[in-house]
Amino acid sequence: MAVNDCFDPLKLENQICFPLYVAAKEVVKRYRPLLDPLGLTYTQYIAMMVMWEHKSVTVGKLCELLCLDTGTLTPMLKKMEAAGLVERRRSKDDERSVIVSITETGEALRAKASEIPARMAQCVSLSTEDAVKLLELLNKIR
Amino acid sequence: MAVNDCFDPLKLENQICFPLYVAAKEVVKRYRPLLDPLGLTYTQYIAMMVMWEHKSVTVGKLCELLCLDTGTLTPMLKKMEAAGLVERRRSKDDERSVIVSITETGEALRAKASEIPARMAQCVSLSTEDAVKLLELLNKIR
DNA sequence: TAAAATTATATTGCATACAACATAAATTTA
DNA sequence: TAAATTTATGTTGTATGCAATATAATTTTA
Repeated sequence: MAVNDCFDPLKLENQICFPLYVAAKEVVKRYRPLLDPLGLTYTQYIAMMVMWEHKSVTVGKLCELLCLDTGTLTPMLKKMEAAGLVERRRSKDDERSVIVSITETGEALRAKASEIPARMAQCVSLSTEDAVKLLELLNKIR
Repeated sequence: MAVNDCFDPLKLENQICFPLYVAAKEVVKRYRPLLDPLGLTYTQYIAMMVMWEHKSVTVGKLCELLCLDTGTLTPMLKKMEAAGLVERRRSKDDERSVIVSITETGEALRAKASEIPARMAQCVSLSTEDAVKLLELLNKIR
């Protein structure tokens, strides 16, 4: 190996974060054909997951659970409200809070989404063991 | 465990892609304080890595190496050209191609960036072994 | 309790991201 | 070689994503 070929930490191929960045985008992209028929984007999909589970949450809680900013969520929740999936109203207890609640339409969408996890699992094809290991490593990063 | 608590594939906590999506965003966010002083975003930083290594590449090659679309790269490259980091010119051989070349200013930025990989490594703190395993798993996904 | 600090959302501005489409140049084909 | 196809890049439209800032309501503090 020539001297100049020594490990260069500024080479793209020597990065650890870049493959993570690419893989995340790739996975979101692979959701698209599955989510398009439901009229959902990936971000809206994970928001719906929270709504299906909790039925009703504040914007702040949603931000926390989805690791997203209000600058991202507020406009998106307005779109989802316009689409009839959720409702937004100020809390009576605390007028600062906005409570997001799932609608009948939103609940109904769950049935259509039920196939998605299995189809994605097939698409990503990690063994259970690998998936567990990956989660462990991703947690170490955070 | 109650019957209703059975594994629900539509629960956010049972997702494998969501932690990946969150970790990728988290890592990019952690680059920010290191890249701000250089006037680079993360995406511009990985583009500069390619430029530091190759000096001169077509837009198409850059798209391929960075796994990005022309819709993302073209406007960004224009900004980087405006910042004096690169130059863009049509190829003489093939007028369809645009060649992106690094400038002196772009080369000079490399010195300022040299500390970043080590500082990020400290920030992310994965052992070499874990990093190798993570790369392997991310490659399995793709 | 009135002022200061905190909290919860919303807004603004900037930077991606990518699908879909457009366009010009080069290549292939009939 | 003229037409059809392919290739390389650019443009448009939509959807994030987040920092910084703004605002209104609540809580804390002097």
